[in-house]
Amino acid sequence: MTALPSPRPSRGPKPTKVDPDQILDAAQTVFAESGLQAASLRAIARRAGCDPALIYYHFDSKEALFKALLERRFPPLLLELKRLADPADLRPASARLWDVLRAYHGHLKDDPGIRSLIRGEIVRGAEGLSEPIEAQLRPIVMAVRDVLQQGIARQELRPDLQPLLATFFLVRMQLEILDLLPAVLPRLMHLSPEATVVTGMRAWFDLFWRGVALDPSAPLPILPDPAA
Amino acid sequence: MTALPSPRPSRGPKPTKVDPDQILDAAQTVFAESGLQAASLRAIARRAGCDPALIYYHFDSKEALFKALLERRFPPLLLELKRLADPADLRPASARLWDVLRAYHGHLKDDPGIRSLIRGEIVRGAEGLSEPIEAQLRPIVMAVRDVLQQGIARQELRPDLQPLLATFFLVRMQLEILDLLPAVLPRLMHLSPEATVVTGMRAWFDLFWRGVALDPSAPLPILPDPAA
DNA sequence: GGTCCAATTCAACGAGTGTTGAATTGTGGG
DNA sequence: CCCACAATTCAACACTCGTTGAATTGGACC
Repeated sequence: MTALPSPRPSRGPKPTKVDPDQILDAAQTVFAESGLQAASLRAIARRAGCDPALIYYHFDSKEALFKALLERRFPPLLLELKRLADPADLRPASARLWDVLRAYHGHLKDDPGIRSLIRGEIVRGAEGLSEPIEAQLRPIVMAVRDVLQQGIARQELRPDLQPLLATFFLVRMQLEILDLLPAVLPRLMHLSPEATVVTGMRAWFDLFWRGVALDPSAPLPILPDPAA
Repeated sequence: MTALPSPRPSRGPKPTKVDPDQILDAAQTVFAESGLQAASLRAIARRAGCDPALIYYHFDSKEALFKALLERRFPPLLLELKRLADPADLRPASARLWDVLRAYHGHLKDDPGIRSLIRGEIVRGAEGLSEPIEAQLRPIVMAVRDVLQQGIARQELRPDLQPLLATFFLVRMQLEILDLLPAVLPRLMHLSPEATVVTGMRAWFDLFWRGVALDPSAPLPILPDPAA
């Protein structure tokens, strides 16, 4: 590539070459690397191969771009969780909860950007950008809570369990297993980063199940590979 | 004096009025509000009542300021945890683990800045600032792990427990109980933000204990108020 | 009173930020 | 062929950031 340091004299060559979806892909990657606050529109544009101003042609602002990112990712997860929370599902609670964890894992495992956003931004309580995240997250939490409540009603889970708190514990830890565990644990244990997530998920579900089950020795599902 | 809109003619009035500790205090507050990346030295200087350049007189850079902050906060916590991990302590494992949680709580509850730093920065694996955090955090993790290992050896905890993973779960969740729970739960449950942390800690320890104990029905300690 | 020194401030640099308005391009229809 | 229009770029604005070098202050010591 004998690309001279030419100051790009060409001015508008490409006809409809970069569509909004490509911008969203680029934004996802950059948000993942830098976090929401530190991610710059210029970096996103660079990754998408376009000018920063083009982002403003397709999206109103940085916040709108972020919101569009959320709205692309969460509805499919919510749909699957609502399916898993169907009261007609009469399988053992342990199997249903394991499916919940697997669904969560399946939808977020390839998207460190969204995870980084949830983790980093949901906490800054009073700031602006956390609100859309909470709106997307709330129905997800409620679906998981439904599974737990049904488990209590069917006398499979401890009657003194607080479903919302248990939901919080279950879901929140899965996020950390996906992100923190592979970054921290290989340095402490003799474990490949790839095996970390699977090992962590199984250990966590085992602990969680014994913590919530009415009969802790109740049969656990075989815990198929989360990726399957 | 016909004081025109003069651009601050006074030049160096205060003699030794702001010492490094005051700057650290201010930095702690600002880091807490904005996170590490977004916190600006100008905001820290404003809070400390001095010029931004003064920070560079006492500290080499923003990173050095942050590192000094860590070195002021973590050693006391580590000292207490090492005391709790003394093998001569023969109390029940449940009581010892609850004390671990309370120590963690006591040292971090008034310092959202440090928590924000741990949460936000430890993840960005290869970046610069996470390294000093990890160095400070590692011995803390090891102390908690020792308590768990002793519990296994005394046949109070499940022999198949992986102490490092359990340590990760126990400690990591406590951080989330301090930060996320008060921000999220009051909107979902009828619970005052103040009661959220205490309720969450007890629910979490109850779940965790049943998850790790060899005999889940083993007597739990009375779980005195975490603040006491 | 003069001198030295630590503490502090001022003013600026260069780089990066989100955002905007005007200009430029390619394409399809009349 | 030309015109309308959507897509894209350019260039700039006003701002904030971390950092630095030179200037200024106040007190201690002689």
